[in-house]
This record gives sequence, C-alpha cells and structure tokens, in this order.
Amino acid sequence: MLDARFVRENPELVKKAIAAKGEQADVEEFLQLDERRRKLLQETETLKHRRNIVSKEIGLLKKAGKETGEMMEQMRLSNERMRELDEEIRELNARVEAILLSIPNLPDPDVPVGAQEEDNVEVRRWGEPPKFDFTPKAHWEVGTDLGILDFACAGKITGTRFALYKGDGARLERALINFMLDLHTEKHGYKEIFPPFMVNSQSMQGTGQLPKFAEDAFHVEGTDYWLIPTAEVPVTNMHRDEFLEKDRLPLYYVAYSACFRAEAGAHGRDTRGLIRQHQFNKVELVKFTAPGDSNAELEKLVADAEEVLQLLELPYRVMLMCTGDLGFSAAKKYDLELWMPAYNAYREVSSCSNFRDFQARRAGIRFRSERGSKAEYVHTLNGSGVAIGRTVAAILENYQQPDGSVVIPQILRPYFPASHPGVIRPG
RNA sequence: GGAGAGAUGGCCGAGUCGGUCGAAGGCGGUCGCCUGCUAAGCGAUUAAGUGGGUAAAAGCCUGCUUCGAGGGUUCGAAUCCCUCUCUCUCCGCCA
Repeated sequence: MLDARFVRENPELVKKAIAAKGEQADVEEFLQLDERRRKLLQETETLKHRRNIVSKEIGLLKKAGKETGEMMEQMRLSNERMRELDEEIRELNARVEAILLSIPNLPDPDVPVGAQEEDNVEVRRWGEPPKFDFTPKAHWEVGTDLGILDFACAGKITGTRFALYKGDGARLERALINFMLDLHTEKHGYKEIFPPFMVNSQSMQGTGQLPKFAEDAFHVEGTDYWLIPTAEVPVTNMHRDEFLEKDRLPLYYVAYSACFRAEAGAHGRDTRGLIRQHQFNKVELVKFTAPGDSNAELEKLVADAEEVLQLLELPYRVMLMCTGDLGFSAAKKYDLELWMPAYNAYREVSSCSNFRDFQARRAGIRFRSERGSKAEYVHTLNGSGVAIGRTVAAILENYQQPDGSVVIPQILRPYFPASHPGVIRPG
C-alpha cells in the first residue's frame, strides 16, 4: 500500500503508475473522500478537544464539591454530534482504505514501460540448450513412461492440476528441496524457516494477496484460514507489526513450503504436466532490508537463485519485467526462465521482486535508523529459489536420453542412495 | 473439548472504590558530562498513528486517537460491562 499522504500529494504520478501496470484504481475518488474525511476530522476533533477540557474541569469541580449538572448536560448534547461525525468518518475511512489497498506499487524508474511479455527485457543468458539427435519428449511423457509421475492417479485421488510422484520421482523432488535449502543456508547465509502452510486473512493482506486477489487462493471454509500461495506470505508476516532493530538488518530467510493456487484465470493453459499445478513445492527466499539497501539486495537475491540453476547445469535466462508484467506489489522484478526443450522455449522458474516499503507499510514492519530515531518502514524482497516442480520438469526434459532414461544432475547425486546408478530408468 | 490465568510503550514491567495516566520504574537507544583507554558513573532525552499550522528542508508548534481487537456504560475508561482473538497452566483426547 502506498502512503496516503504520498497519493494526496502526487496524484498524477500515482495515476501514471496505475496505468503503466494496467491496474484499476480510482485516485480521483480517493482525493474527494480523503478531503471530506479530513474536514470532518477537524470538526470532530475540535469537539473532542472541548470535551476533554470540560471533563477535566468537571473532575476538579466535583472534588471541590461544586455543582456540575449543567456542564454534564451540555456535554451529553455535543456527544450526539460527535457520534454522527465519527460514524461518517468511519465509513469514509473504510472507503479510503479500500481504494488505497487497490492502488498498486509504483514501478522503479529503471523498469521498462510496456504492456505485455514482448516488452520484457532479456538481461542475460546462461548455458546452452542441449542438442538432441532424437525428438525430445515432453516432461510429462518422460515422467509417465518412467513411472515416476502419475497424473491419472492424482486426478482420481484429488482432481485436475495435481501430480503424484513415485519412486525416483518423489526422491528427485525431495532431493531438490534439500539441495536448495542446503545451498541457501550454508553458502548464502539464509536462515531456514519451516512455516505454517495456512495463514489468516491479515497475513494475506499484509503481503498483498488480499483483498484484490482472493479468487487466486484457496480459502478454508468456515475459518479465517487460507492455504498459502507461496511461503512469502507466512515468512514476510513473521515480522508483521514489529520493529526491527537497525543492526538486525538485513534479515535473510529461506523457507520450503507447498504452495496452493486456484489458477482461476488460467483455464486451458498448461493443462498437462507439472508447469501449472494447484499444489506445488517451492523454496522461497525472503529478505528484510534497510530502505537504502534494497536495490543491491535484489541483485544478490537474483544471483543466489541463479546459482541453483547453474549448479544443476540447466540453461536459463534472466528477464527484467516491464511495468505491465510487474504484478501488483512489486517495484521491480526479475524472472528466471529455464530452457524447456519440448516447449522450445524458456519457462519461468523464479520470480525475484523488490517491494520496497509497499508490503512493509501494509504489514506494519518498521525499523529505526539510529540518527533521527524516526520510525521508517523496512524494504521487503523475495524470490523463488526456486520452484521445485518446474525444475523437475526441466530436468526431465533437458537430461533425457534416447532410451527414455534421465540422468540425474551431478550436484543431486549425494541426495540419492550411494547404490543409485545416477540414472532414472523405467521400473 | 472442560477449568483457570493473562494480553500495557522498542523490550521488561507497575497501574481497580473510573478523573492531572499516554501511562511509575527498569532495560535498551540518543545527546552531553566525567574518566589515561575500555568498563562503570552522572545528567538530560526517547511511543506510534493521524490532522492542522509554520518552514526551502531537517524541524518546530498544536489537536485527536491508541494500554490485544470490537462494541457498551459515563461529562470522563488502561481501569466497569459484553463479545471475540491470541498466549500460558491443569485435565481430557489425539498424529
């Protein structure tokens, strides 16, 4: 959420940002409601000021044994007007807040302006797409033929957009989770968190999923709980409504979690395979930093995620998202995209964003710099480090052999039994 | 699920016959003094949110709100009443 004062003072800038992101939010209505709200606020506060003074006086008079009946009667009357004003202010507050929550974050100045994917900018590429002297199969065929993925069975147990991993497939999934957690904790200095997979609505609002994107998430009926769409939600909310001491920053967290997404707007897209599931695993990186540090921290975050792909020896590219692809809360975002031979295209496995103080303001995550000792909001960043299911898909496609087997990336061998041949074969 | 206790400022912790309590005290922070350095010591200062005024700005002046959340009683509520949430202890149940 943006600062109300900032919106009030820079309405044109905010409107431009809303348009650039392709979002909808009524800044004009905000300005009108806000002005009326402040006018009423002044009126009721004047009345309250008087009440406070008179009440004190009544206390003193009573102590002195004086008559106070008339003053009390007067106060009773002005209380009615206060009640009316407060009621209207409360309504205005709710409407102003609602608009404020619907205004997206401002894009950074160095973010390319654009409406669609084609406007994203490729920053760099790593690795060479493998050359096959046979026609590479799609990962769902590879996995199904090997007997390590079973979509039909998952469909029976649960429904569409779920996957069942078996044998070496399940092992591969688990190996990737452990490999990534180990890398980020041991080499990159992140603290490991294992969060709840359900959160309350306040947490969902803190990171920006609510109120706008309720239909993208699964809600547990009869409760205030939501299945997390990413570990970003519980981990960022760890520090909701807290002050973080300056010398504690930056904070680096890494969390494995299952992620649950309704994919409401994606009917008919990626219906096969592991690319778009209602439930998938992800290792997520989350940072809390001082405001001045978030630019540099985003670059480091991207590098940390890239190292996962490099060690797995999977070809990828880094994309800088244009304003239209930034999403609601981000000020700047890089996507990492893995090469998928069967798609003959790069597909996203990681999204690394700098939210600046947008989430922190919603979630009330503050800190004090030593000097002015004035409270400020921290900056939050996060990125996938990386999505597991899509990585499995990429491994199955990039490491597939002519005979249908799949070579296990070298870095993952220690996560398989010593007796394992290092190749996944049918059976 | 049953019984009880609790929730106060960055942190800890006082505060019930409702009135000068936004809140004692301590810790921590900041500034100054002192000390050969460090440690200790002395003094001052230090809640947040929001509105208005003033200033180029840092800031300064001023109002209102906030003692888990929401509602109520009252001229006046941290203090009284109701509802809810969370935490802790005991019992029961359970992976």
